[in-house]
Amino acid sequence: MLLGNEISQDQPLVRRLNALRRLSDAGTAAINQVLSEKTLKAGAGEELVSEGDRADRVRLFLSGWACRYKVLEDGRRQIVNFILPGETCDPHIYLFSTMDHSIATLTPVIYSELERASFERLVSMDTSVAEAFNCETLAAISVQREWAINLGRRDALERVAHMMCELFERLRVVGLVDRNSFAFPVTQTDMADATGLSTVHVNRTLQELRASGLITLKDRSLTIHDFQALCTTAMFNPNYLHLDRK
Amino acid sequence: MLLGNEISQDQPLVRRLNALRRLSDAGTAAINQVLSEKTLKAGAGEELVSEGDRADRVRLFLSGWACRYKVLEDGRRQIVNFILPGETCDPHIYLFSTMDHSIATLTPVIYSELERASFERLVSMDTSVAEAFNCETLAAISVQREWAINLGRRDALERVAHMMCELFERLRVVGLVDRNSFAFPVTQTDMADATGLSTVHVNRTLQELRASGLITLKDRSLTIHDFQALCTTAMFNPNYLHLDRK
DNA sequence: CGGCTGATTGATCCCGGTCAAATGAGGTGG
DNA sequence: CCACCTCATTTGACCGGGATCAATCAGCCG
Repeated sequence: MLLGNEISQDQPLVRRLNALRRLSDAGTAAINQVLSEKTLKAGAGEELVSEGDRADRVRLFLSGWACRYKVLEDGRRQIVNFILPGETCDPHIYLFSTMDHSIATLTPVIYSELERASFERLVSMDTSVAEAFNCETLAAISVQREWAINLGRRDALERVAHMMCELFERLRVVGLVDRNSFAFPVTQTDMADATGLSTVHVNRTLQELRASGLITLKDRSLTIHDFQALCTTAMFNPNYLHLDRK
Repeated sequence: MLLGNEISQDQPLVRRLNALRRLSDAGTAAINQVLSEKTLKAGAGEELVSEGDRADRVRLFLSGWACRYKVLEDGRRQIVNFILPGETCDPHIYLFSTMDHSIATLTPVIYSELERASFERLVSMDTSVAEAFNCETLAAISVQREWAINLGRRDALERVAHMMCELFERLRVVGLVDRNSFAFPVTQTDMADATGLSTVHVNRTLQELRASGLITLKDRSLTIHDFQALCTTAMFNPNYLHLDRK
């Protein structure tokens, strides 16, 4: 993790924004400058943002995993998305008054917080930066739509497989996939809350995926043995991630 | 529907943007000016945008209903959102290359299309307009997240009730609710595709809602007899719509 | 009148939930 | 080093919400 104030092309935030929309050199420098000023750390299992909190900061995630979720009055919980290194939480969120969901870490994380003035200063410095953050927001909607399809119209096996394919691609673009394996710090309870299933059924679905030789999941590390085959069973098409910058 | 070039505060787009973020008089005038230039019409059941189309225009919906949806290879369809009068489709979408989902009308619609240059000219004229459209985008993510909860963690009765509560609020803000009734041009097949249920089960769920006296749905018109009670059964909290401008 | 789309009903089935218990893997303190 | 606790995974038995299949019915239109 590079956090000095020299220019880095290899840091996940820059990698991701570059995949969404090409950053200029000046834009890259501006982002690295901002990140070099201050970063924050949090441990695993901490609630960084709670529903009802004031919505006043944009957060840039540099390492570790987090998730967004909501809980219903009776305790049912739905994870609505994961937050991976290089991803930005809610550009322009300060235009709203309060947060309508919560954010919690799954692992220790390093991130940066920008208040309205800092964020607006950053995006006003370079058009490509402003455009890249707008793309981040558009991509977030697009991912959220795909999750609706996953939850509404795919069965358990397809859902779990789809989630894995998506995480694979999102991690790959920031360089966190090693061949066909990546760190996967998600408990079966978390997977259940992300896919709208019960933990018991997630467990059985994982066994099915293992039995068919598609994946190995052990010691918080996920290996996808045949990505094409997994995409087929999931009916996964990566277009909606908009990470190709055609 | 007022579409002359005088300033109207009462047209749905202005009403909605004002609810998301207060528009200045200059901003209101700029929007009315743009709308006065050209509007388009389409009939019911037309596909306005198809997955794979070039993403080059921002669309402002002025009247009628449409929906966004995706279909899986084997024909399963999921409606990921409805589009109501006053709602804007994808500010800044031209930053992407292609559409990852389709948009079809449910009724005849009137809308306006802005290419990149026109849209950027509009938002550069007035800060409040730029901010309001950014709020529209943020609200779209927020709604999409709530749909994930609906699909993942609510049962059939709650899902259908929740959808009705949401549409009630979204229509109310643009003045399309008359007391406790509104036009509801959604077939049971559409409702099924929006809630991730089968048409048969939607039909039975509607009967349950009718039997409990919560709603009347007849001749494409929905009446909510006890909105509070419907909110309770749906566990509906309107915060996520961000239409209050506190 | 026939054809079409949408709403309704009945019968049956199954995917995935629920409940309950067992197993395993750290982590900690005596 | 072991007893104990907690948290995650796994397994088995049973149940039920909602899907599927297949008619029927109702309104509308050419």
